[in-house]
Amino acid sequence: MSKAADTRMMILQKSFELIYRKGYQATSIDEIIATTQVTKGAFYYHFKTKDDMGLSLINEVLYPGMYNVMIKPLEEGKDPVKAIYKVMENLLNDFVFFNPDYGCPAINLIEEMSPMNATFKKALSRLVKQWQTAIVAALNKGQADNLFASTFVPEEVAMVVISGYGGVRNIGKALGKSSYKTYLKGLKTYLTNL
Amino acid sequence: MSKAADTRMMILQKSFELIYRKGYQATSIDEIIATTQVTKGAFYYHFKTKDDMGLSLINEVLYPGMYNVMIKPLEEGKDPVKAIYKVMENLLNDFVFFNPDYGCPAINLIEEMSPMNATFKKALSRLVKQWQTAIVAALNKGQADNLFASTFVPEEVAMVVISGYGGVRNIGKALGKSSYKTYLKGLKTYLTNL
DNA sequence: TTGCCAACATACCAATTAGTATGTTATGTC
DNA sequence: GACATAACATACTAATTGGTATGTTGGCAA
Repeated sequence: MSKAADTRMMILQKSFELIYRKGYQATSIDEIIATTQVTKGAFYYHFKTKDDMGLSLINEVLYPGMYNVMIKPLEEGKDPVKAIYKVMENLLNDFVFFNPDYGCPAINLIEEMSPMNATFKKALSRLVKQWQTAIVAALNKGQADNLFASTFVPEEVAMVVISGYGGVRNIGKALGKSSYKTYLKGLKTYLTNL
Repeated sequence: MSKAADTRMMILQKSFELIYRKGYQATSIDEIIATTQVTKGAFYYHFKTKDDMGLSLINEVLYPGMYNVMIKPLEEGKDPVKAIYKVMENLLNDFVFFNPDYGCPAINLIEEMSPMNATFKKALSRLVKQWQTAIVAALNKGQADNLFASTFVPEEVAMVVISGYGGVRNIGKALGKSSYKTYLKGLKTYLTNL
């Protein structure tokens, strides 16, 4: 990677950390250039505007990261119930950027930016749709193997699962990590009873 | 109500609308006084700071409103499954301040303000806990009547329900109202299978 | 070695922010 | 009807915001 590309990626990553903890609008360019030790001229050489940086961040940092953790394991896993639960457990336990106090980077951005900026909304809804599709596909596979009861509708189950994740990430901000544990138990019962 | 109290409440209500659509930090005092037609002097006569207004808003507007819709019906209802579903249906369909684009006022504030301000966090977590307690109580009542299976743990079910609500409110911002419908169907199946 | 341009650096700017200082006016009490 | 105070109104400020205009420098091709 060239030095310029390094600088650009470094700005994106540090911005990601800041925005994760403070929110997009509350994170100023001045703060970004202060923590990156990059001057304003350099910042605006790499990015046309703040929003240009934000979009790049979604597509080049957030999206690939989410894909590896949320989608890839579902495509590879055999038992969909186990795969879905495992993904959720990983999301709620293992990651540096998944502090209960600060929630989920993707959920945060959806919350804050979807109503404010149509371009952000589009980029973020693409992410949600991909996860949705991956979960539905996994469930369909399980249904073909006659793993589930007849009342079962994959799209509805997927929506309950996805919503549960987004919600517990939100509740966790108010009530702390114990919410995660309780939710995971409830999810397990839900999934195994399908 | 005295005229001064009227002014105060009017400021709180209009601020609530603005903050609901734009977020707390993105809503400026200047914008509030512009839409309320109240001068800056009047605003700062009624509220010490912006945060003072925000807290008052949570306790005097948000909290009573939520209580009536989210908690009261649960205390009064007979069948907990029906009561919980009905509350959720109301939350996702009926209200002016519940536009899919803008999400849920309470969830929005938890998302934005919990990590930023401990006082906000406390006021908001009180709200979540109350809902949680009301749902658990309703479920316990149903369990006493032998309505549910033995694997059933009220706290875990409550967490799945609450998280589902918060999450679908988030997803709805990205994917629109159709998410609500799908979620409600999934929730109904979940609840009736308990 | 020279010329050129990518990759930065510095110094600024107008607009907006929360908040304050210092007014004026309405209203209830005696 | 005087007077005190509650309830506002006006004009300001320092700090911060995203963005720009105008520099400088390092490395590579000719």
